[in-house]
Amino acid sequence: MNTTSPVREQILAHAVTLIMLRGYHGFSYRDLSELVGVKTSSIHYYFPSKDDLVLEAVNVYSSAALGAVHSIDSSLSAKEKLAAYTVGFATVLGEGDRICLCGMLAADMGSLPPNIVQAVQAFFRGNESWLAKVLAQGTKDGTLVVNGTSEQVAQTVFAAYQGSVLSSRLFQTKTRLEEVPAAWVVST
Amino acid sequence: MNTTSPVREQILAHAVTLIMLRGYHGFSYRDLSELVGVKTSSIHYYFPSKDDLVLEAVNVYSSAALGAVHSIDSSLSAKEKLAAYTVGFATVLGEGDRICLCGMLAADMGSLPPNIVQAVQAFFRGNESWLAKVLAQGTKDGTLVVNGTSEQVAQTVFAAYQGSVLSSRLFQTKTRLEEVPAAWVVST
DNA sequence: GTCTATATAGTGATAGAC
DNA sequence: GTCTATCACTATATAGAC
Repeated sequence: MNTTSPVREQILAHAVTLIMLRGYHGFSYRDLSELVGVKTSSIHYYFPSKDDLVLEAVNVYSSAALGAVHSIDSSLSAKEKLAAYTVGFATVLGEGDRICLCGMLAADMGSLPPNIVQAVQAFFRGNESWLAKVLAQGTKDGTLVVNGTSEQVAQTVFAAYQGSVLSSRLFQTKTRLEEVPAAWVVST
Repeated sequence: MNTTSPVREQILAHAVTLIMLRGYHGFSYRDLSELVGVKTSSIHYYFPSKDDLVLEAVNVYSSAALGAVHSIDSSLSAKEKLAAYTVGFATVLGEGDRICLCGMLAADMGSLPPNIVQAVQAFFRGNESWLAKVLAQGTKDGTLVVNGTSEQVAQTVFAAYQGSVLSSRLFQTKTRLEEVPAAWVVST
């Protein structure tokens, strides 16, 4: 059985949130210590180095987020899928003070070891390949305006989501994120 | 005469670069001290607090970047303006290890005082209002595909640029950034 | 597993001599 | 203006008792 320590899970959950709020350098073992209620040395017991912790946080976040994306009903129209994807992306904003953990770590890339960078890249690619399929579907049935290959445009669309979650937090409004799909959906 | 100290200018120039590389928490007065060749206490003479320094860095960067944008020949077509804008944005990538200073600080927002946040917001708005005019021009002459108001789509386009410069660095390729305008330019 | 205690290094910032 | 010297604090990390 894969019984995981509840303390370890608490540490990870708070680490995920703190990275989304303030990034790699913006939180410390002390912050986690106060949130979880154990000493910093206990956190080192579960995660010997900060990079170990952050890598695990990326894996937890990435599995959950990509899992949610892939659980979007495949029978939906391309337009409906994008709407569902947008709702999912809006969830990461939380109370309006968070951004995507992998977008944040992409910004912190200059301070990260290669294995974490690779995990962040995998998250980007996972989103882009799902979006590419949706764009191809929408191109086929004429409900989306896609200039270029679906793979290329999927990269731009995902970048628009990442940038929009950033500016939604910056301006304290969800509308910027919600307006993203409209840029590719054929007006009715 | 507004004669500025050359040491002060060196500090600022290196601060701008370091923020683009590693963000607000990712550089220190010691880093600047070694780069400029003065002691950290001398840096405090010019910039009493780190926030003073970062605010000035935003102003320097913002003036230069928005100045470059507004110096794009207004007689160009919308498509040509977007191409010139893309070239300008590609410049911030440097050797492929930098992202937009204001995009970086937007990610670091959770650690920044309100006056810096406002300066970053102003940079976003300045870019978006210029893009909105270009999109309106392209809508008028039919060379761009713009679904929605030019102001709304301009926010998505700017977000796509911010996200694409992030992923261009993440994957070490400029193509992601270069593909951004194609998503809105009418294929010929 | 969790703790106390500690090591080692880095941080922004200030006082005061020159 | 630039320096030396130093402060108070925080950071990640480790050793070893319980």
